[in-house]
Amino acid sequence: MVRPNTNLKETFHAAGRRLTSQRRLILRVLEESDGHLDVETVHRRAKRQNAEISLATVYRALAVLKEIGLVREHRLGEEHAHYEAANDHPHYHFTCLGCGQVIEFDTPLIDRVIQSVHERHRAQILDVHLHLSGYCEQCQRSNNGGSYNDET
Amino acid sequence: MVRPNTNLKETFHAAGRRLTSQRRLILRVLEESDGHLDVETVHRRAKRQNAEISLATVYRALAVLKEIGLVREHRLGEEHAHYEAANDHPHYHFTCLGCGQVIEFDTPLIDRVIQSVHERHRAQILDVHLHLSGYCEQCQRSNNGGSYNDET
DNA sequence: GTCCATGCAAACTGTTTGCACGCGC
DNA sequence: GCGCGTGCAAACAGTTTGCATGGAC
Repeated sequence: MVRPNTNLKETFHAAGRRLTSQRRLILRVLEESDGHLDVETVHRRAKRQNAEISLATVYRALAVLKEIGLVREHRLGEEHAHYEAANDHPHYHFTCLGCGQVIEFDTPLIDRVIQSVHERHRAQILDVHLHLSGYCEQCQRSNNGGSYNDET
Repeated sequence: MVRPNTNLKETFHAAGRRLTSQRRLILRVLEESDGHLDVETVHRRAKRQNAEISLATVYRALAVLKEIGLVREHRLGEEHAHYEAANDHPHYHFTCLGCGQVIEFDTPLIDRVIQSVHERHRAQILDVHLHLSGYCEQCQRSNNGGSYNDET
């Protein structure tokens, strides 16, 4: 579901939060990206528009956006957190240990997992994290170390 | 599969590692626990047997044990890493956001997820992390903050 | 005896927080 | 104008590392 900007302010207000330029900027950075940005990258890209924005603000904004439900947090690999805009349907991730690329996928099977855990343990499931890792097609042939490049 | 201690030394040797008292101790701590210990807890329990053992050694030992395949690492919740002995079959986790308890479960559906990702993207899947969170049966009724107690 | 593993403390990284100022509402 | 949000820097927590000593093999 795509959320028209018109409602953004209301979304914040409903959560007792204010819509600031920084928060809007950070959300835009995530929406314009291919997803899975780590905090440092979000900060770097946000500074292109607002050189003054601080890392602490990025952390705080991401926490608020996550709380409101506009942003999702993932722990890919073992490393630090990654974030993406929550515009679209839920999905899961595969990380290539060779080149670092992340492949998104979705599967209806997870709903059945949730259903079965719910039935067996009577637990209420609110969040799901499924993360696969291994080697992508290319890295299987040429088992190079791979490169994880990003702009500066 | 249970691994007889007789082979332990060979397992280490095959990986070019030495079997030290500290590493054996840390492995025993994990095997005797109910699983999902964080590093601090492993250290605390290991010190009961060997008051001298350092936190750095615990970190290094866990890394080696994980590399050798005797121990599995999990990132439950958003927090720090948890470890468990890899004696038994793979399984997955549900964490209650109320009381912090962890429920283990297994499901054949994950194999099908792996299979489907493998077929669709030709990726070689080496590791799977599935983590659910929400509220357990008790915490759904009494939505208390819950308590997360552990020995000292 | 060789060399990896350990203990200690210091360094590092990602994240959080206290405080004074600024801006959304 | 009130009060939350921001920027800055300092504080923190978890984890890693350099170095001299000790123990596995």
